[in-house]
Amino acid sequence: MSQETYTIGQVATRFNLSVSTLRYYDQEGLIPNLTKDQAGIRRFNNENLEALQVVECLKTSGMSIKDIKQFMQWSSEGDETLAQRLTLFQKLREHLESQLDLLERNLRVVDYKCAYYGQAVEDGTEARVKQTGQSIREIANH
Amino acid sequence: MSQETYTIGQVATRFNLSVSTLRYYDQEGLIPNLTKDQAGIRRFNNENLEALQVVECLKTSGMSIKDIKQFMQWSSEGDETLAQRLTLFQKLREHLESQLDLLERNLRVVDYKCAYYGQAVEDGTEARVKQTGQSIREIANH
DNA sequence: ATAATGTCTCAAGCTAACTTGAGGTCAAGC
DNA sequence: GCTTGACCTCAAGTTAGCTTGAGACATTAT
Repeated sequence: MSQETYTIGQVATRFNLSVSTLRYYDQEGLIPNLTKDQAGIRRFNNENLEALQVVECLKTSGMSIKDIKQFMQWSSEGDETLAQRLTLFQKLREHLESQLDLLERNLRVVDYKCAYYGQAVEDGTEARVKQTGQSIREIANH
Repeated sequence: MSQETYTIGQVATRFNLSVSTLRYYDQEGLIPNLTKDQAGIRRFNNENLEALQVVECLKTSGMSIKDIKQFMQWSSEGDETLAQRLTLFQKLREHLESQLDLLERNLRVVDYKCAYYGQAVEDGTEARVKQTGQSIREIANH
C-alpha cells in the first residue's frame, strides 16, 4: 500500500480530466476524504484515485453527478446503506444492458449506412443504391 | 407507398418524444421537407418519419443536434455531399465501437459490484467482502 | 353556443456539467 | 529579489438540449 500522494495537476493528466473539473468534483462531494495540506493544496492518495475510478465508471455509464454523489455519501455511511448501494448497481446493470442493446442496433444501422454511402460514392450518385435501399427499421431489427 | 400524414401529437406518441421536442427539431432543421397545411399545422409524412428514425439513431449514438442538422443538410444537397456523409458514418461507426467497448468494461465492473454488494448485504456488513476485494482496474481489464 | 382539446409562434426559462476570470498564496529557478 | 508556474477560492459565464408560458386559432364533443 503506497503512501504516495499526487497533486491535482498530476491526477488531471492521469485521468484525462481538467484541473477545474477535478475541483468541481471535489466540491460536489465525489471524492470522499480528499484532504489538503497545510498550504491548502489538495493531496490525492490511493483511496481518492480509486474513488475517481468509480466516478469515471459511473459517469461514463450515464449516471448524473448528483446520483454519483449520493452513492459516495452512502459509501461513507457504512453498512446501513448496503442495500441501497446494491440496488443502485443492479439498476445500473439493467441500464447498461439496454444501452448496449441500443448501441448494437445503432451500429447495424450505421454499418448499413457505410455500405450504402460507400456504394454511392463509388457510383458517383445515390440514385442506384437508393432503389434497393432497405428501411432503417428492417436493419435495426436484424 | 402510403400517402397518409400524421399530426405532431401522433408522432410524439409514436416516437416517445414530447410535442415541443418535435417542434424544436423541426426548427433546428432535423426534419427536412416537413410541411404545414393551410391552417399552419405540421403534417408528418412517411419521409419525415424516416428522417426522424435517422435522427433517433444518430442522437442515441451520441451525435449533437448541430451535427445531425449538418447531415440532414448534406442529404438535401444531393450527390455533391456523398463523400462527407460517408465519412460521417465511418467516424460514427468508430465512435460506436469504442462506446460499446467502454460500456462492456463498465458492465464488468458493475457486475462485480453487484456480486460484492450482494455478498455484503448477505453478510450484513461490508467488512468480510472488503478483504478479498479486487481493484476496479483488474476487473475492467478482464 | 360553449367548452375542451390540439395545434401554432415566439420569447424566455431551466438544468447539468463544466469553464472562465479575478485576485491571491507559495516554492523553485535564474 | 523577482519572476514563473502550479496551486487556491469564489462568483459568474457558457453550452446543449430542451421546456414553459402567453396569447391566438380551429376543430370536436356536449
